[in-house]
Amino acid sequence: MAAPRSPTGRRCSVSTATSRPRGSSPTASSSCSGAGSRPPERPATRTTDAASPRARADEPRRRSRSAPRRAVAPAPQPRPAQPARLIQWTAMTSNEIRASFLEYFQNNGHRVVNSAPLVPGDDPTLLFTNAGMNQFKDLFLGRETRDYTRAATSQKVMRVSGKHNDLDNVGPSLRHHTFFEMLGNFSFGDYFKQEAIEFAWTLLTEVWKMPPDRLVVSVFKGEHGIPRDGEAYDLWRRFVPAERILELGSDDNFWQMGDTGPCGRCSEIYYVRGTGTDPEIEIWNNVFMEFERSADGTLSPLPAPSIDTGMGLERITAVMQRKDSNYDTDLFMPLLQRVGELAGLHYGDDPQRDISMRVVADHARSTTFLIADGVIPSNEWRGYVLRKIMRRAMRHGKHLGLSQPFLHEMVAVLVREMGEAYPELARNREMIEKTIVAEENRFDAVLTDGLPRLEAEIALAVGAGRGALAGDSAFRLYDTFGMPYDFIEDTAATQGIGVDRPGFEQAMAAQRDKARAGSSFGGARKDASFPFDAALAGGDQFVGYDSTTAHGVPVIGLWNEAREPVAAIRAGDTGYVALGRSPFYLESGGQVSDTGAISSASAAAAVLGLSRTGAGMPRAHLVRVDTGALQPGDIVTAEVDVARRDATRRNHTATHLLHAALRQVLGSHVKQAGSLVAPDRLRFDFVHFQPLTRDELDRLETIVNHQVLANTAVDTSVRATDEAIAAGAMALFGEKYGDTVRVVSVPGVSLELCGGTHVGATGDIGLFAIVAESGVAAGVRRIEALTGMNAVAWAQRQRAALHELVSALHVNEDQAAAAIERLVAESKKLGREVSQLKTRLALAGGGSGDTPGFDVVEAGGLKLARTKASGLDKDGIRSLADSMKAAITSGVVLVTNIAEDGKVGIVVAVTADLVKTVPAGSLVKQLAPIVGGGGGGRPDFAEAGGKDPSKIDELHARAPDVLARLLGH
RNA sequence: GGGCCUGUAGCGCAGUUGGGAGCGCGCAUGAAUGGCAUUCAUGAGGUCACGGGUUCGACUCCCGUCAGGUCCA
Repeated sequence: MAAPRSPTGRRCSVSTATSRPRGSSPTASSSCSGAGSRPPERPATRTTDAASPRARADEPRRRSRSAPRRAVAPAPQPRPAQPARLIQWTAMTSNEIRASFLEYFQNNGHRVVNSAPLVPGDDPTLLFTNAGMNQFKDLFLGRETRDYTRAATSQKVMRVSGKHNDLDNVGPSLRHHTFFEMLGNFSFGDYFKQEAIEFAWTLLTEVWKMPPDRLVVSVFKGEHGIPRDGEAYDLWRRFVPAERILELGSDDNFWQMGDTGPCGRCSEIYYVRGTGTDPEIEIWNNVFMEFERSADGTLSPLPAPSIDTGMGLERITAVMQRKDSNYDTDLFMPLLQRVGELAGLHYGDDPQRDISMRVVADHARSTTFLIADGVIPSNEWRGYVLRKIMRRAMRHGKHLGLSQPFLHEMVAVLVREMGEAYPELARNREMIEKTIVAEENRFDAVLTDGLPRLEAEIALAVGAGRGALAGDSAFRLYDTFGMPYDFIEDTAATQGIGVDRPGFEQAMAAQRDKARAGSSFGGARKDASFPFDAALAGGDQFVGYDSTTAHGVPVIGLWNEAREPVAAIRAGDTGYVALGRSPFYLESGGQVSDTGAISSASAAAAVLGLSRTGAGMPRAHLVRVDTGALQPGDIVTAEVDVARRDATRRNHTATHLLHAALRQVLGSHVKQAGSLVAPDRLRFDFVHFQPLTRDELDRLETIVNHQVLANTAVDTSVRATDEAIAAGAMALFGEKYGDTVRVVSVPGVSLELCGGTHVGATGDIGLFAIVAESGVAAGVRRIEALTGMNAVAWAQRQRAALHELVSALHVNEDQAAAAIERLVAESKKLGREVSQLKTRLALAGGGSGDTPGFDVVEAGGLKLARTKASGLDKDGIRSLADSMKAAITSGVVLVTNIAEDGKVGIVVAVTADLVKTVPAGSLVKQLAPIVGGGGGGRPDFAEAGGKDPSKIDELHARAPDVLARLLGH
């Protein structure tokens, strides 16, 4: 993609600087612009490189990678002259650079498009937006058209996964970030190489006044059968002398979106600062998209060649502000200062602490922007990546001595510094801060919970005399209990031992393989996509806001169930239909699709649902044809199921009222996190950090019903997006809005950007009832509610249930709960009494004929007390046995019981003085088989069970012999 | 999506070959006491997350579900 690549391969070793020729960069100690790697036989006096870039372009790859630093020796300049000229270009602030970039391209006919959210709404395979062109993908592919062909953006971008994963570099590195802003200009079949190169050069040298002789460019040298980009070379030659045009291979100067699809050669621009850790630095990549690669690898020209460029704001700001490190720019210094304040430190004083401060600064940006786009820290997918970033920041905060929650303090700085360019920060500030605090506390809890386990493991290792904590122990603490590795290591170090890192890594690799194997393409992708059809690229017209029926509508496309184009769908078949106009709502913003019917003079079909086909393409109606056949060109009537639609409208407007009520009752951190608007119910997920109380739910219900009674007319209008948001309209997370949006308002109550269908006035909603509140994920709650007749039916069901209850209890409604409590308490008490009485009866030998007290016989010289009981529960048998034990003072007790279910229970108890001679368990094990069971227990008390009550007499009869034999008699 | 851990009294937790469900704090009642986190006695409070299974018997073993934690993707 058009990203400035991290030129890690271009680092120069300081030691080579000694052979630096005169006339090259004057900063000796760390310069990489010297010709240190130049073969010694090259004439050292040449100030422009002896080998022309073109000649070197044929050298092996490794050589050409290092080419920039050799080719970029600036024109010979007496030492004093350089600073003087550098002063000419002004040091703009980052905000000015961003604004100036967009303004420049706007003045050159580009539409300035807002940054897409970091969460790609329409690409579930992409974790986060990772390039400026993401939101334009369909335009490049020709699958979508918009009312502009030139665009410029400052795009929020994350690099934390996949092949661009900078997470671990952040901190030690001076130029890696997890979050950054990508400035880019784009042409969709409009201008091509010539203009792109002119724009880039003019912006850099004339608008921003960068010294031209510090700029070096590269073009594609020709490789793998793809010809050299001579055109770009010639275009650059108009501005740049040949010795500062490099020709590089496909790793640097060929770009492709994937294995197939649009691709093209590209051209990079480098700035030579000659000092610092990155003496020369790639600042801008211009991709010339002109080929399409097919599956067999061949390239064919694209009908409309396009431009995609990318320039990292952090890097260009560092260059413009003449800093060696991105972190020294005004994008990061305010954050670093704030961390310093909180920790009582100063950035730059201590290299080790500087690393931690950079981590906190960088991660605070990612965290804030991700949460502002609707990501909530959690244990899976996007939320997990966010949590990882946050916890890494927190660990580094600890290294800086910050023991209290601190990360949320960074939000204020970002709102202040970047709030103008990204209004979503200020809009969601409270929610962001609360989310961060919640996560900081949670992480504390995890560490506190795990610490005892960790200490136990360490003590074990120390006790065993090992010098290190075993890798698998450490991994278990990490994997299962969330102990960060460095935390484990630090804690172990306090006890003077280390951690077996290789063992840890090995366990980690095993776990990774397992996860990967498990998740590999489980069900493939079942829902095939619709084939792109240029003839349908105009899309269709949605007329469903104004009516639910459309007459005289042409059929413009047909597909079968497998989504392949067909010439007709016949009676009995199911397939998809595209119409020129449609009143059918296609699922969006949580609202489900309509159902209904399509009919023509000769055919009738039921519409079962709708599917999206592609950006700019018409909706597909899933139909089952009942009579006749549908064919292209048929003129049909499309009719939405009105009752279903009306029920859905009630729920949708009620959802907006609920959203507004939630913010009123709980606070403005409440933010929609998901929504389902169906005809039979509504479900609303939102950011909130604790369960709602009964009282809160009641208040919500009351407020919404008040709004219903007010019967306010619902207003919908189409407005400019910026204006609507400025007016305070609630925008959704992760939604990509166009320049204009539909705004739905209940005046004075609710204002939301929404494409859904709504009632005419709030009174149409009827009764509103909340039926459930639950948790979805940490920090997200869910409310389910009903409206209209669904709510009435629900209320009636509730009343019926209550009615059954009170009629069974023979009390008034308001006494029902008390009555039940009383009954439960009474039944418990009675149960207890009954069981006690049964035991006493059994012991006293009275009452029911089966419980004749107990007799005592002698067996093997010991007293054996026996009794047969019935109907006792476990506790009863036990206390009976205890009583008997007490009665005989020394001896063995045998109790049998026939339970209510007919099973036999046996208890053998032995007085304390005999437990050594007669283990109760041994005796019961021998007796139980007589009644068809088994058993066991402790020496003083054993239990067994059996199935055959008819053998109880036999058991009692044989017991003395068994006991005697056990005693060896 | 794939692992691992956890779910026991209002709260925090223990419960090892499957055989009487416990501890601390809190709560109630009674008594003693001039302090520092008073002391003593008595008591109430449990569908051992839920549902199946194995077993004479399951908090304990097996399977599934749900919830929370955590790691990997």
